[in-house]
Amino acid sequence: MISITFPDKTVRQYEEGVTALDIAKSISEGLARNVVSAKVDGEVVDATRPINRDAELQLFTWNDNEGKSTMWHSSAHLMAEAVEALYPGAKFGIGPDIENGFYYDIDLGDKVISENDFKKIEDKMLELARQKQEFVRKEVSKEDAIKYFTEKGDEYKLELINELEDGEITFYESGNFTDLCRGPHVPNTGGIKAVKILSVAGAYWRGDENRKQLTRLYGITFPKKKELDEFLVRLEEAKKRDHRKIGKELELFTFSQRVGAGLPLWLPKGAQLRERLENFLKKVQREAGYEPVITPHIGKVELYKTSGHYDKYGEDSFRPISTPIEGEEFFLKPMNCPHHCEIYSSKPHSYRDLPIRYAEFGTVYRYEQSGELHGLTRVRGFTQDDAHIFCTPDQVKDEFKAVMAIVMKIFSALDFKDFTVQISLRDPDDTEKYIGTDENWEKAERAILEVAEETGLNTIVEYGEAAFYGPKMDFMVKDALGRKWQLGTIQVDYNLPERFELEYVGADNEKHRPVMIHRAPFGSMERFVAVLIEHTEGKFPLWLTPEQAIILPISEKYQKYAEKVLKLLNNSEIRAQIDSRSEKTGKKIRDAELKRIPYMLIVGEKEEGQGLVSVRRQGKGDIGTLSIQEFVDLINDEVEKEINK
RNA sequence: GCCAUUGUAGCUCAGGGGUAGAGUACUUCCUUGGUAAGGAAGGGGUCACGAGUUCAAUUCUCGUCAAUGGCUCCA
Repeated sequence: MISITFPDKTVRQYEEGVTALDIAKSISEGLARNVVSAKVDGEVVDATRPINRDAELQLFTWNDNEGKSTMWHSSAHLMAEAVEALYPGAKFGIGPDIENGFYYDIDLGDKVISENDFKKIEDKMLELARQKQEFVRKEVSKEDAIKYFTEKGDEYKLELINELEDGEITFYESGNFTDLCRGPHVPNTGGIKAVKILSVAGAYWRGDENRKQLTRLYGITFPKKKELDEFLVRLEEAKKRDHRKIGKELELFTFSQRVGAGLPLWLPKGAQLRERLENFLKKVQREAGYEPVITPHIGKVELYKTSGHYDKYGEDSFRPISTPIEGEEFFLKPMNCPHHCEIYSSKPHSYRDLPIRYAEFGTVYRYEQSGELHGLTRVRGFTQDDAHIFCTPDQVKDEFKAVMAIVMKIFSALDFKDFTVQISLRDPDDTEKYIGTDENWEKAERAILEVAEETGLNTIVEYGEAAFYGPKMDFMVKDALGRKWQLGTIQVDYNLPERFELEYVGADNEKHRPVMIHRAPFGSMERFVAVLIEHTEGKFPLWLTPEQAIILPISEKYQKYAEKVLKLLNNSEIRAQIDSRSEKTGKKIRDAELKRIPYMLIVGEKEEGQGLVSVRRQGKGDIGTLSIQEFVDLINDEVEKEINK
């Protein structure tokens, strides 16, 4: 007999060789039906694997993340089996489970799978699933494994096998499909009741763009049809928050084929929104001791040779701009730092001057690959809310802390709660590849970690992710569809001060190198606005939104009064307009709701007589009748609260 | 850049070898109304762009530009 310890610490005795599935059965038939895999002493394994010693056991069902993972991984095998049946001769790469479903990379030879083929693959999968094919695990010698896939002619699996040690190779068989796989898998395919192939894409074998591109099929499965339907509804809901869709609806920005891909055109309302964001940050920065500077959009090639950016940008970027002078070339600036370095070196500095903080909303141009462009989140021309702080090594910590305070103030004013903070440090085993002294690196890394600790933020520390020129901290958020984007960034830089030979005179009357901190709380205006749109569904905070209120006269008879109200609101710097169309109130309200205008002011006979407005809040409905001054106060209070949160 | 898909009215989309349609938006008229769509009439399209096949191309083929989902990349 062996002792099995459950998560609640109860212990039960079982025969040696018992499986997790048997154990589930001993608890209840229902549980046994739902068990997909189990964790035995910390390792997730098949529910059908015999347990031969005392162990801690946790059973997983579809409701556990591990259970979903098992189910989707098994579904990937099922999809491969279906594809193999429909496309004989297909070769298979890897097929893991992912956050929402699974994929399989397949070499179809000269065949092509397109969206029209999804249905028949789904049908085949369901047909195979209904056969309740059991997943059978087999330990295989390396020799036999190589033999099997050599006969099958699958060079991808052979490549994977060659990297494995003899004795650790396992195959899983389900129906007619045998795959190299570590497992675990569900007991059989019977639990897969609903199947959806989500998309098809090209994916380079092993992520290497010099190797063959395979066909990657994405899919997802569920134990109930209802859950699939709910998933698809959620997906549709998420698509409604897409900033590209809302940006068009609310007339914030557009693109033009003639202007070029990845070059956004900001429409009046979008420009207004962006300008308001900029002004907010400018005010915060002014208070924090930043000095605005302005630099040109181009710079001589020599500038970028000095900064070292030339090597990285030379080939794969916008071509240099030539002039009538032989050999003279300019680059569109891909970043602002070199220009700011030149501002710093325009005069000598004493340690008493530091820190110096130069801020600029600097527009930069980078030739991103055409396939990578994406709405406002990945563009070729964008504006960074850039600033460069020049300070002594001892000031790095305080400066870093002050920058973080700015980022937090912005996130708070915009109600951004869902973000992750990543601290990127040196690879401790390979300090050679970094520039700057060990002493300064240690000082800066310690400063960042301490600041993160003091601010109580949840952070992820990644070793080896630092830039070669210094450690950094990035603020990441997810968009509506769960894709991750980097917004704010704070980077310590020992490289550029070196390359530009920046100096200050210390208290010792000797020359010293300053440390440079690059920072952009928004990251870029484009990406930030995109993420803001998706987080708010276009319902921007009152202080930010282009139109705060719309006046809706009940009929044309009250147009005069509406204009009077508008004037009073404008005098109080409230952004409002009048809907003068000869439409019914219901229609005007509907249109204003869809345009996400926060306040609707209905005016008719009743209001005109007493100098009132009837107020409706977007998404909430009627909130009663107020005097104009009361409404102004309401708006001002709300704005005040939002900004000083 | 690569793989797949797509491009028809301002927007959302239908159609299809014989030069185009709906809803909505817009204009005008009727209606003058009380918290999510009142009614009628009208204007609006080089069917992304270029070439080829054809008696005839918006429709088929190829190329270009652009978009969408991924891969690679992201200083």
